[in-house]
Amino acid sequence: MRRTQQREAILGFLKVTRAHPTAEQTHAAVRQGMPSLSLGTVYRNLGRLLDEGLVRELPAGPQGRRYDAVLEPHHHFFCTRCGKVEDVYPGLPSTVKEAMIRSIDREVTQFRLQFFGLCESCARPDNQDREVSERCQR
Amino acid sequence: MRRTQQREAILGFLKVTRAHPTAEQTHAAVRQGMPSLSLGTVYRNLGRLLDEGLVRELPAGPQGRRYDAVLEPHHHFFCTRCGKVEDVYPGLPSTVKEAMIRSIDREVTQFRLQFFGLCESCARPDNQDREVSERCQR
DNA sequence: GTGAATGCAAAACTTTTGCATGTAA
DNA sequence: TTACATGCAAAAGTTTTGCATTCAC
Repeated sequence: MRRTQQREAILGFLKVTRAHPTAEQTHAAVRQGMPSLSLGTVYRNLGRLLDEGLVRELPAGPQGRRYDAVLEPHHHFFCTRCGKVEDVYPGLPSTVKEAMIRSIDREVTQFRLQFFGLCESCARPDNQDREVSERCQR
Repeated sequence: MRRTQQREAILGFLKVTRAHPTAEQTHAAVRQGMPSLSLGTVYRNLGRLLDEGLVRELPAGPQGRRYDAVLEPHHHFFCTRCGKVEDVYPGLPSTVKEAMIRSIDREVTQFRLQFFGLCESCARPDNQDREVSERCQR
């Protein structure tokens, strides 16, 4: 895979952010330091990096699919109200994990835990009636 | 929520199928017995049934978001080659599950396990070079 | 030099929405 | 009777693609 400035910038951004950005958000962020970057290039690179296993794709929420390239093993918490995705580190003994994978009797290359609920901001009583856009970073 | 023929038919279909259909596939299937059913109505009902917790949404694969309404607790295996989704029943002691949920320190309303790999059909050596569409039910 | 990658813009898909009409309660 | 749901079609939003040009190797 050829090392282009665009690819390095996109991957670099996804490696450090913890925001699980969409393609659009990635484009907006990386473009700050590279104004000519096109959205098409972001999509093509996300596809390429996904193939190479350098990037992970998360379920499409209200704003579309989300991505991250954080290598450290972690799982995800999805806010069902605002769509935000947070990293979580649930305790799961590796023996249990391995037994679980063995029990489904398939060739598993990846394993994920997903938790759903309200994020801290959406759960706060004084925020119940405010629009998501007014109070929540997504 | 009003009980319409369309809503009953859509929910009924999602309760019995194990194919985790997309909105489009659901439309095609339910339409067989109700030719006037529109795709817009399928989307509106999926949204409504999702709000009521009667239907679950799965991550968008290559063909878009997928749905199921199977009540029995189960988790999912995603084929990374053809996009098929299969139900799996991994062994996970409830004490471990509860400890895991407690460990992330958030209000969790739902918890899912997702496994990724190649499905039986995509993993078969003689299928390696054939197009996905030629050999795989999605 | 050459093939892979990019920018741009159009096209293809997926999902949502407005509005007139139909229908369950 | 009336508010909710539907069908249709247009609009909005997301993702992919064709093509000429640029750039990494």
